[in-house]
Amino acid sequence: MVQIPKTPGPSSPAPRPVPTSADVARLAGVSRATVSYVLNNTTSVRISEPTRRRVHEAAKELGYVPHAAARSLRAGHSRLVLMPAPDFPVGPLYSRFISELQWALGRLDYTVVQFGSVGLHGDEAVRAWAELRPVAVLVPGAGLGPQGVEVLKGSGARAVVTLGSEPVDGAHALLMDHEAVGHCAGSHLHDRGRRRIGVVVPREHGLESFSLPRLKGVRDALHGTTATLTELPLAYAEDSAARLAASWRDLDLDAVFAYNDEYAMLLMRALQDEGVRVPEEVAVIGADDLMLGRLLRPRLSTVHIELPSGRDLAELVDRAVRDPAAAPETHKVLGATVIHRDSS
Amino acid sequence: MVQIPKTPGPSSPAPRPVPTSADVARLAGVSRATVSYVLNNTTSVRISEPTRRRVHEAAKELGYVPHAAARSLRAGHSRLVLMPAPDFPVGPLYSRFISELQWALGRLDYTVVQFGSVGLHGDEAVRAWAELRPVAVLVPGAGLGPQGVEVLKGSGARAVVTLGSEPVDGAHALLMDHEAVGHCAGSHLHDRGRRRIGVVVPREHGLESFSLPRLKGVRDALHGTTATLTELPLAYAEDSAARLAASWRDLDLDAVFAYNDEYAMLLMRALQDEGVRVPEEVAVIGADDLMLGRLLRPRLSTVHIELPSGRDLAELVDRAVRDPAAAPETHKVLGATVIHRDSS
DNA sequence: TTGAAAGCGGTACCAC
DNA sequence: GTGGTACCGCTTTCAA
Repeated sequence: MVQIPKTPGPSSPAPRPVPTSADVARLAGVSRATVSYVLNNTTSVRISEPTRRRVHEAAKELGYVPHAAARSLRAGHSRLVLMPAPDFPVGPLYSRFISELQWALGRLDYTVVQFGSVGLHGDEAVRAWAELRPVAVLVPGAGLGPQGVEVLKGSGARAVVTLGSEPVDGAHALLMDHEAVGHCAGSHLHDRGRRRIGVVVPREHGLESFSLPRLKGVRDALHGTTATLTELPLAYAEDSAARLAASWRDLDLDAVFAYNDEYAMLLMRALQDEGVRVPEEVAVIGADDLMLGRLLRPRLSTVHIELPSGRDLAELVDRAVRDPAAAPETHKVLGATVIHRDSS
Repeated sequence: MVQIPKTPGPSSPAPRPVPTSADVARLAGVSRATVSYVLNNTTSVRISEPTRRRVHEAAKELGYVPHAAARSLRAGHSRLVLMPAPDFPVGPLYSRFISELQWALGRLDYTVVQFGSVGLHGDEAVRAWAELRPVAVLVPGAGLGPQGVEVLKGSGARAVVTLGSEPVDGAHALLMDHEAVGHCAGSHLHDRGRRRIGVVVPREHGLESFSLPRLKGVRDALHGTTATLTELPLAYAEDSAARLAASWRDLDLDAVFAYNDEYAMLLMRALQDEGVRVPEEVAVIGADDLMLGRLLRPRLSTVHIELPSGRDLAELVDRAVRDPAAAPETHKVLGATVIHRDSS
């Protein structure tokens, strides 16, 4: 910790200027071109060993770090892969996926950056991304229309990949088929003889792009049957769950799909506290197959979700970048399978 | 981008070149300077209304988006705040914190970016960050030494803030006092008459910078008492917990601090399955005060953690950026308080 | 009110 | 083997 005699008013020790390749060149007694050759190990040009050393020493002495912006400006492209940072609490599933993806893209020599577009909406956000001239953009959820894709491509993005419920014109799509999740759950409950089915819809903002398709999936699964579907808005808080549980008998439901395992845990606890027996009186099923479901009693039935591997997605991105003209691929990912445990 | 007649391979629609301000100028029939003035609403210069319109129309027609790199290159600085993307599964606490921070920094007109440095280590990672010439860098956990701070500052970063257990020379520090968390838990257990205390240490990688200080905190709390401390390595998986529970009677412990609520839930379930009664035979306390702890039976005692508000941290960053010469601030954040429920 | 031109930091072509 | 230099896209004096 440097002990700076803090004078009033900010600013005294003129922040030393950041060293440039010109500084390195000067110190090494060579030209900027030579510096560039040496530091980039350019193979198409031979530089004598003594010169190399001098350059390296000068660079180290000055603490020289190249300027990425200048470099990519000159190069006319970057290897930047951009994804908006999620602004809602992401589950362990998603964070693992992101990590894996970053790792895989890193291996392919891309630089992955999560851009915090909190507060920006739609077009604004898209423009902000485009300003960074990413070579590829990965967009989870909705929030990107065909015109957004156009803006990105128009600004040099060679690949736009959406991870969402439905494809967007012009973009590659990883279809996370959340409807299938709901469909699985709905069918499962119906198969087990349940006919008055509730579906939890989180009140939390940002989850709509998951919860609505899941809801629709249940609706579809029940379509043409005698079963009824009741939407159950629920905030992720004990009091909200308690209120819902208190009115449970009136609702007259014999099963509930709880959006995911966390909401299921919340609701199940409230129901049990209310004396409602699971699964006898009401079957409960969650989704995401989180650890906590296995730890509950009764063990929580759930819909297991198979996310695409980060490696696969990284390869899709790479393929798309190498051949931007290729037709957008649309992959159905996210295999949904019911894991039947004790709560349903 | 020049249209290279690329032989076979897919690729036909030569990717149209990205429009520049020069293109806009040409189309609008004005100079690049004028384009810049208009699009940036430069106040120090008057541009006639008709000209403004022509420029705006041309920009829209071409789908012009300015080039952030070129802009900040010219400007000599950016408003980029960089933080490494966590490469371990983050809890809800941390994700909320990040979101809030991004929002707050966004309000102050910074651009927040999480940089995926997965795979890069120490100096490499620091250099990669420095290449982006961020105006500020926020580094959680360890993994940044004084020399790293020097590299960042030497490359123009006006503020380096660490969020960790201990301060780093030259950087502002938000001291997340995880030792205090352990200390709280340890004291609490001791106060309640427990003397043979186990401490869960997650086997998962990336958690050391939290788990080790927490462990040390317990050790300190117990120092000078007659109580014993036993480290309990535990992976976040049922079988690992089952093994630990199976050997429980041999361990002869009457209390355990389970690192956090999730590990506590895992362990508590395994213990209960093994017939070990909580809290009669063994008191259990977690940390982080997650929702799930309130939903368990017995309700889980926990250490509540008060993270700094995103707004406060954003203001610290802003202050530091405006006055880089000021002495690094060191803040103890993260108030730890025991929430006594039924498991201890 | 507008335009010409310098220059931010690197890279890569061409000449010596 | 090395150096000179044009240029990437944008902002900002300075002149006109």
